[in-house]
Amino acid sequence: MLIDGAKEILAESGHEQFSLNEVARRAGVSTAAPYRHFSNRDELLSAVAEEGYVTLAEKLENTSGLARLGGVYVRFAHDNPGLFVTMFRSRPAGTESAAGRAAFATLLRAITAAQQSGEIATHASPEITARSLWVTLHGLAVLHLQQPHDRYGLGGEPEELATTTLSALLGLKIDDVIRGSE
Amino acid sequence: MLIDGAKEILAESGHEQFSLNEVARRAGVSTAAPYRHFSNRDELLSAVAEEGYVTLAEKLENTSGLARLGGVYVRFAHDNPGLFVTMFRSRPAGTESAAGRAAFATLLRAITAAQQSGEIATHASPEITARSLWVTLHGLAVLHLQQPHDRYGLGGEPEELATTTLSALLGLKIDDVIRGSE
DNA sequence: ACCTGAACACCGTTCAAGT
DNA sequence: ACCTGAACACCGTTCAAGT
Repeated sequence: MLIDGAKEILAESGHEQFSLNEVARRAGVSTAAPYRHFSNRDELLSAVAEEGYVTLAEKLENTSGLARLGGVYVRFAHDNPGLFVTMFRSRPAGTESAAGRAAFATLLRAITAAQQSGEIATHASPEITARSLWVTLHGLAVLHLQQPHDRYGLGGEPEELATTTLSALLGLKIDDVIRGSE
Repeated sequence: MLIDGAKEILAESGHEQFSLNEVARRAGVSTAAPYRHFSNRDELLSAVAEEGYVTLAEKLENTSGLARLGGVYVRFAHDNPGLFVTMFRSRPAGTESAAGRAAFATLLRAITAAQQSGEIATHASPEITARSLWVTLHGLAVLHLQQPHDRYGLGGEPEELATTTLSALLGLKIDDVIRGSE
């Protein structure tokens, strides 16, 4: 499967080093062969991204509690940096990701649940709250990936980073956040 | 100047399309010439990134109020997407950005000031608070750049996105955030 | 000190031709 | 329907040679 080969390369070499020719080489076919399955390099990467969104959405679906949700998001990026970057690379205009929408919908559901259970209390709508928390987790994930040497304290464990950051922003007591994640 | 040419290309074509050969072409020299000034493509991009950090730090330095600070950060990304991506691309291990540290220090100072003036009230340390807010603004900037068609409401004006997001997270009344940004 | 010209291995992509 | 082989324009990088 070309997509699996592409994922391997992303895991080993990262998004910047990804090469369609190497995918072909690994599959044991000529460099022209992938073009029978994908119209170009970008389409293959988009297919890879879709699978990434599905995996991430599954992980989020099985998680409750805001801090744990955040931990899952940042850990996914930590464990699959090449895939994560590929998922969130700038898309060609007009390209929609169905699985990406599904993943966000999962996050929205989880955050709405956290609001209803009283875990978090904000004046903003669930949509805006979810978007704001997503943005925060995403920034945390991205900067964590780029600061391998613990610059700015961003090199810690994904779960701890998520807890600390959410706690600082939402003004919750540390205990509340920890209790919400158990 | 090679760095200026590189910035032009980043502004016109973006980080993904950046080519060292084109920098040389634009400067009217052979493709080997840049190697007399930079040891490779990556070093030139790092030099470009440093200038970007200096520019961003200057803009932050001249801004007070948390919401306006956020607006400046997201607008910088909006107005200079290629440069912004270049600044925050994964660095070769062991590479430190002095100007990047300075930019963060500026953010830290501004946020400490906002805490002292009572604009924001959190239990966390200034460092953690600054890091958490940076992470949020960064995620907002990154996702804003990647969602040109207003998906998830991320396509709005940078200043409005910053205000809405900070307001939702910090649980401030909208009025407070707006007053802080004037 | 700085630049050129030519070369190398590598890319993404196309296309005629083969099965 | 799927793949190959060869070609194209493009990359980043090196290096001997020129001024």
